[in-house]
Parts: sequence; structure tokens; C-alpha cells
Amino acid sequence: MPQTDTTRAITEGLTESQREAVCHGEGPLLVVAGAGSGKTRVITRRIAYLLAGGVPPDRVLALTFTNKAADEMRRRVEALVGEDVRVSTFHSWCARFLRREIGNIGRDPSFTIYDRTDSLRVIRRIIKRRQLDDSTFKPAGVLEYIGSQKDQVIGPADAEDGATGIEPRTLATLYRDYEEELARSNALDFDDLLLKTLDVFRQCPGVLAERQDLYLHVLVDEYQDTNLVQHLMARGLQGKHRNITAVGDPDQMIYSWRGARLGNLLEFEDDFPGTRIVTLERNYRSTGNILRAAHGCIRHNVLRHEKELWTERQEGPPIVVREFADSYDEARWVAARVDELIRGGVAPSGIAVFYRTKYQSMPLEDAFATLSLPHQVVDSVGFFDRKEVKDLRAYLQLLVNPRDDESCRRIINTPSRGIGSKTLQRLEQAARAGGLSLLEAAGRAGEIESLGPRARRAVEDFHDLYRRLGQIEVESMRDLLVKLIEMTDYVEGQPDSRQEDTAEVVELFLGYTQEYDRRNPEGDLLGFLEQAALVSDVDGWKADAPAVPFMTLHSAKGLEFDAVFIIGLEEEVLPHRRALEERVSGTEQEALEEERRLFYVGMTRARERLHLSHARWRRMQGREERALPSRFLDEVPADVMESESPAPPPAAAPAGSFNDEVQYVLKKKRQVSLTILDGGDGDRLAEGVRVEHPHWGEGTILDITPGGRHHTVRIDFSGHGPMVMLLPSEDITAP
DNA sequence: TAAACCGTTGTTTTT
DNA sequence: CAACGGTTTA
Repeated sequence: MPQTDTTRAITEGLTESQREAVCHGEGPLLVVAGAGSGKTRVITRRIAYLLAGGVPPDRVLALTFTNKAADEMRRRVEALVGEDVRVSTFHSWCARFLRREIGNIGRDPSFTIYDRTDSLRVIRRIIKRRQLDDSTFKPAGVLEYIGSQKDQVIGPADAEDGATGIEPRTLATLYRDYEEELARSNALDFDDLLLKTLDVFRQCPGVLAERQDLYLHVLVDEYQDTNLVQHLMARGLQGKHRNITAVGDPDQMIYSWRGARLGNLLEFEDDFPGTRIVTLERNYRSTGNILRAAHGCIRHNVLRHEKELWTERQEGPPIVVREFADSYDEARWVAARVDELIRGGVAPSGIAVFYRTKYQSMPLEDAFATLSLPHQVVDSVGFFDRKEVKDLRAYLQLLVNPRDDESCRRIINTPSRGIGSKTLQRLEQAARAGGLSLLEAAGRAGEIESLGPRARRAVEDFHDLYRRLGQIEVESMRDLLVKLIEMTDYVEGQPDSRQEDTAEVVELFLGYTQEYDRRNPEGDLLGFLEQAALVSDVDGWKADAPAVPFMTLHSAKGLEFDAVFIIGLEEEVLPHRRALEERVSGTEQEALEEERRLFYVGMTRARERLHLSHARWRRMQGREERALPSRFLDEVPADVMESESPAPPPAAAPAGSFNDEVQYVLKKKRQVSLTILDGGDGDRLAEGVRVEHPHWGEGTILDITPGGRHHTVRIDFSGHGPMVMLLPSEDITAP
């Protein structure tokens, strides 16, 4: 290749092994890249290198797991060579592929993508229809079974053949029912996106050959987390030119519960003969202490090839380990410490807090709000799980795919329009008998004998509404949604008590829609729904916002921060109880080791400072439970820790419910219970008003700093000094 | 039919 | 402690 300026820039500053990977020519390449060893750098530069060498951008395909990672990679390649390359998540690549090609396997391209919640609803219905006991066959358990079959590319027929015993056979039957139900509704679940793609590859060699011709190079990030289907897909796609680049780190495999197979990475050579393997063991990210802490821990995994990262960086500050009475104390400490760091000049976006499970974010939100510290919970899925968002999406989905019974069922009586469970039942019966979709059946309400005049009328009205919705003509997604909300009476039709909440979420969803319009001027309803279906948690994170992100350890993979806090280092939390319970099936070791990898991933995100903490008492299911420090803490070498004697463990649960009263709100439900003693107009807060707080006692409002939805209120509680609280603006008379 | 009530239930991680 | 499902009541 000619040494142009571009190619020089591409290889500049690379180490010997990084350069070897970036400049690898033809044939399969495996890059085993330890945490912080420049993995993303290698993959983006390699793409840039290929483009600079004359490979057309549309003939390179890079696959990632999250949209965030895809965007980031695309952005970095663009910055290097100014070319827009195709980077996609596995799922969105498949979705787009199937929109074009699913007809080849006898399915319709207007399919709906079902998320976990949709799948669970289907399963619940099937269990009920088969009159099975839903405590023996728990919907979540059934879904897990179906998912694991799909991960192994086992269809319902094979599952039934392979099943012996009454329970396994029943599960296999439910699996078949589920598949039939999805097919009837023309819906695909997440796994199906991958599986149907594979089906097309298998059944239509011509279609596959087209893609194989097209993609001169296929690159896959985070290969350690691929499951069998993804592995087969990658193998299929590179089938002609045999140029596949896989990048991964066995120590960061954290998705075995989703079917990830370490074997895909470890036995890569068997599947791709002639593979060149490049190993990156030098770490550029973390201090010596952080690396030693991480290694001290991960080396306890037995099912692992030893490798140790090294760095030329300084030791850095010691790892801070702290014990607290409960998770609220812990959260307050994190907040105070974050406050210090920010005051010391660390950008809020350079700090992150990680936890094992989502519900652990609550005390943090409270503590950060109290100190008015900017933070964002990285959890966009939470938003898409909101009832209102699901409802509106169901309306849109039904417009695209009228056979989507699940969506129809969801909105046929939302808002209430007089179609109750009895009517729905009769409608379902009629649909079933006539081989119709629910919506089609609704269109023939007049012919359904079992319906009374009133119900018939209601169903007819609904069908007419649907017909009119189909005639909406608008320019943008936002306008479509506005129109739809108006025509369906979605907000006003809700009971009064819900209207405020509804309006708020609807507003957020409209904002999201607008954002879609802005970013996709050519976008259509199908594209919108696809994107909305395939968002992941991290996708909602605004990395450039000046706020401290809170996220699960799973979401943290691939990111890095100056300072990292990992909270809840307790037995049964990290490692999680479920992992400790696996002993029955003999996979205890594997499950425990995956928890350890999760911790390892978390620790290796930190550049400078790492803080680990745990609490002696933890609230679970409303009960206070005693918690033991995580075994993983013992694995961190003592000489990298800051030695400070921990507070003596409390003998009993924290007195009263001190922490239940930590008030201020980010969610409506958790209202402040400040009682106004005197001053002001008696029921609104204002400066100078005397108030009483259930925990802090009496106080006087010092000042109020107006904000958006919440004002920042400083209150002087006698004996405790001034406290800062975020309170809903509508209760406050701002100065 | 809808709203209000009550008991049961479950709680990992995510595309 | 919540969310959900099922039941009762208006």
C-alpha cells in the first residue's frame, strides 16, 4: 500500500502488535485484546486501513452488540478517513436484512419485533389456554427455556423429539405454541431476528452468496459474547472472501445466560483455518494499582487461560474500599466523594457508578439529588417499558402489521372504550374460529352472534377508528403521533388520576419521535418502530452530558472513566444469589466465574481511581437483611488498597427508618412529606417558611433556586445545618 | 364494564 | 415494596 498521509496517520502511534492486527492482509484474524489494550482503536484503525487501501466502504461490514458501540465505531472511522462505513448491531443488521429477504422463507416483511414483555404476554396466554399451572410453568421460566433452545438453534420439532418426561415435553409444546402464535401475528422476537436470518442463509444459497460477494471484510467486536447463531452468521457472511476479523477478550465474557459461548473465541482457529492470532496484553488505560486489583481477582477463575496485563503507567492512588451500615450511607458517601472529585476538577462525565442490579440505583439517585449533583441513570429501556410508550407503539405497530394480535389486544380498550374482557374473549373466539386476526374479526363485529348490541357497537367504533388512523397523512413521525394521540383520545381518555402521568410520558415520547425525525429525514414508520424496538440501555446515555452516569456492570462493558465506583460488593449481590444457587446443575463454578468477570469488567473501566464499597444491611423485598462482604473483596491484593479501618458493623438494623425518609423526588410517587408549620400562604413552600421533616425535624427554608421540574431548596434544620433538597416546582412559590 | 380492593408474587444481567 | 392478577363492588 502506498504510504499516503492517511495511511501514515492510521498506523501512527501503534505498538508492534497493534500494527500487526491493523495491517493484517487477507484471511481470518483473531485479536485477543485484554481490557484497555486498545481494542476499539485497533478495530477502527483496521477499518480505516482497509478503506485507505481501496476497499469500498459499503463492502466492509462491522458488527457490534450495541448501537452505542456501533455509532462510536462509525464516528471514529469517519474521523480517520472521512468515509461512512457500515457498522451495525447484529440485531439491526438482521432486521434490515429480513425486511428485504424474509419473503424467501415465506414470511411477511412487515413483521413486528416483540420484546421480552411482549413475549411474556404471549406465553402467559398460552399457559392459560392450555390450562397449565402457572406456578409449575412460570412464564419467565418458559421464556428462558425457549430462549435457550433458540440460542442453540433448536426448533420446536427438535425440542419435542429430544424431550423425555412430562415436564420437558410440555415445555417443548409451549415452545411450539409460542412459535405458532408469533407466526400468526407475524411477529419476531429478538432471537428470531438472528435465527430467521440464518434460515434465509440456509434455504436460499443465492441470497447468501450475494452477501458473501458483497462483503470483502467482516469484523466482529466482542466476539467472546457471541452465541452459536451469531457465530454461524459471521461464518456464513465471510464464506467467500474469508476475511473475518474477530476481536474479543475471554475475561470479559459476561453473557453466557444469553447463550454466549467462549468456545467461539477459544476455538476460533478450528472454524477459521489459517487464522492469524494477535494478542494485546499491554494496558494503556489504568494505573498499576487498578490493574493489580483486577488481576488479583480474575486469576481466581480456574476455567481460564492465564494472561496478565501490564502497564508502564504509575501505580496511582490506592483502591479505596469502604464498608457502610446500609446502602443509603453507602450512597451518601459516593455522592460526597463524587462531589469532592468534581470540585477537584474531574468532569462529572469522567466519573461513573456501577452496580449489579438496576434497583440499586435508587439510593444513589436520592443521595445525588440531595447534594444537587448532576447524574443520569443509564436505563433507556425503562422508558420504552412505560405503559404509555408501549401503548402508542402498539397503535403504530398495528398500522404497519394488522395481524399483530398482541398489539391489538393491548390497545383495543386503551383508553377505555367499552370493550371489556368478555367482549375481547368473544372476539378472540370468533377470530380463532374464522382463522382471522383480531383486527379482522373486529371488522366483522356485525357477524359475531355472541356480541350484544352495545359491545358490537364499541367494537365497530374501534375498527372504524383504526381505519381512520390508517388514512392519516403527515410529513413526520412526530406529526403522525400527535394526530394519533388526538384521534384516539389517548390522554383525555385516561382516568383523571392518570392523566398527569400519561401526559408527561407522552411528552417524552413525542420528544423521542422528534429526535428520530431530525436524525432520519428519510425515515419512515417501519424504520422508526425498528429503531425503537432495538434500543439498548447504554444507547440512552449521553456521554457528553455533564452528568455522572449510573449503570449496571453489564452496561459498563466497553466504556472507561477516570473514576469508578462499584457499589454493593456483597455476597448474594455480587456474586449474585442466582449465580450461587446454580450448584444443582453443576455449573456453580461457571456461574460464579461469570460474576467474577463482571467485577473484573467493572474494575478495568477505571483509569485513575477505583472505589469499592459494601453495606452490612441491605433492603430486599422490603426487608432489612444482613449482608456479608463479597468474597471478591478478599481477592483484591491488600497492598493496593487504602488501609483505613472500617466502621464497626452495626449490631442491629439501622434505627427507625431513617433512610426511608430521604425525600425529594425524581419520581412522582415518592413525594416529599414536609409539613408546613407556619409562614407563606399555608400550603406552598417559599423562602422563610417553617417546615417539619419526619427525620430532620423542624427547619426554615433558607433559599430557593428555581429549576425546571424541580427547584433546589435549601433548608436549615436546627441542629443538622442546611440541607439541599430537590422538590417539585408545583409545590413551591419561587422567589 | 370499570374502578377499587386485595392478596400473591417475585426480584439479574439485555439485544 | 412494587407490580400484577384476580376478585368484588358500583
